[in-house]
Amino acid sequence: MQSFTEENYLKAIYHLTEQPDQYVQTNAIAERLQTKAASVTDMMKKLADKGLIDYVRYTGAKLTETGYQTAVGIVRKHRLWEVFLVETLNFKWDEVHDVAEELEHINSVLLIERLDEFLGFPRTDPHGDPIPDKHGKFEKRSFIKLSKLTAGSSGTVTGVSEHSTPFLKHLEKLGLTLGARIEVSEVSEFDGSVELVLNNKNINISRDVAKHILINT
Amino acid sequence: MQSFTEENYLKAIYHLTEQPDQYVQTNAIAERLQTKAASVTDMMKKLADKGLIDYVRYTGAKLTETGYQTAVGIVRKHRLWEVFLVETLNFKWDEVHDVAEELEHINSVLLIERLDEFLGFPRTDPHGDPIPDKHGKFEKRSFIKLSKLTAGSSGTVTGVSEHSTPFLKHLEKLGLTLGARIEVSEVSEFDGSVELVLNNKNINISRDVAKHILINT
DNA sequence: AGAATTTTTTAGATTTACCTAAAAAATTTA
DNA sequence: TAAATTTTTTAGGTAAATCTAAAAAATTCT
Repeated sequence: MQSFTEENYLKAIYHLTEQPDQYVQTNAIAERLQTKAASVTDMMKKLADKGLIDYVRYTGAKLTETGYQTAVGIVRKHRLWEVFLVETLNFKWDEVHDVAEELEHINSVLLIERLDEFLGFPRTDPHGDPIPDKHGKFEKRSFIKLSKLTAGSSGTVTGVSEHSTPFLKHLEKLGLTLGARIEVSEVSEFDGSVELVLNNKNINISRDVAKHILINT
Repeated sequence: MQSFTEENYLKAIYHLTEQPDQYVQTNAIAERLQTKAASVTDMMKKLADKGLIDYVRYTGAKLTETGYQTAVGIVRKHRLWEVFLVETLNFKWDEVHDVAEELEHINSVLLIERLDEFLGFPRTDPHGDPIPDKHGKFEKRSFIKLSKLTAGSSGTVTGVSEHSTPFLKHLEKLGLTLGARIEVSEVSEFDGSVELVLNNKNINISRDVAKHILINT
């Protein structure tokens, strides 16, 4: 059993891992957790001692199999709670993140299995992220960032890579919610902003917004 | 905003308070929280500084209005979560306590209001305890401990004052669940054990068990 | 390759919530 | 009421998670 803090570090490493054998850097973890590099170093030693990460000085940290399973377990809990909040308690998709950050640390296997069952074993959360099953298994979605699409290409919004309230409220206002069909009409050479067609209307979004919208083509 | 630990101290004082103006003793708090008196003294100073309790050295602690509201808020959350676990996720009444102890510290007004609404504004939890409304108001139930009943008196089981799994499983096995009609046939002069009639059957329970069963006559 | 920069670690403090042991106050007993 | 007992507090210390400042290693630049 780990403390909330340890769990948050494991989750941070999990989310920062982009390649299978990558060592995540101390600074990257520090930035994600809004803490200082020195604090991260301390925790890396602790997690390494517990066998949850491989840690190499001046290189970074990588989850061990145990650490990975722990991290995925937390992600599973987070996403199931998000589904619960939206589906059962009528939260909006921009209201769930902070509460789920707390709920994900509740420790009860029975609770999560029953919740999963109650929700009908959902495969994705309100932001389109896949939910690991009880064995930690789940398929990676295939998607492309909207910012990578070129003029003329089209697709469906299947996810977002930023879960903050302001960002999601912005998308909501534009009508860019999960399942929306879009077609890119133009990408600005100047600032990378994207013009697209949604429900027969033209809308314009900044590159920063486009980067966090995940598209299924 | 308080830490989990501070919240647990406030809740302990709340539960240990039997009379309106009573100062709860340091040792009593220590025993309830499975900690040492010295640790309690430290925390009493801290809570007093925060204006959550009145603390008098060598006398004890009493919740201030703010402290009381905080404590009742936690009790409300605890009991609503217990209802959720039993009603929605099909937990048994002996399985909910520990999980609810964790869930009660989740901080979200919206969450609790929506949960309350989803559950249909329940008035009591699975152990018969009343659930405070969002303003912290609730009626005290009137009940008498089964151990205080005399031979010949009868009533209905309306609550329990002990929430541990072994105790509740024991009651379950005997059929002494909420709503059960009982009649006391004999109280032992020797050890205070109670013989009673439940569903036309005679059962015998120890005084220790009887003390934790709450009866409505 | 050597200098400059960035990243990371170490050293030493701080805060929170604990602890033990001893002292002090309150209560009970004789 | 004085002695014995119980309760509570104080003093001093520990572990977890954090911090700042300075040192060390790695990387980038010229």
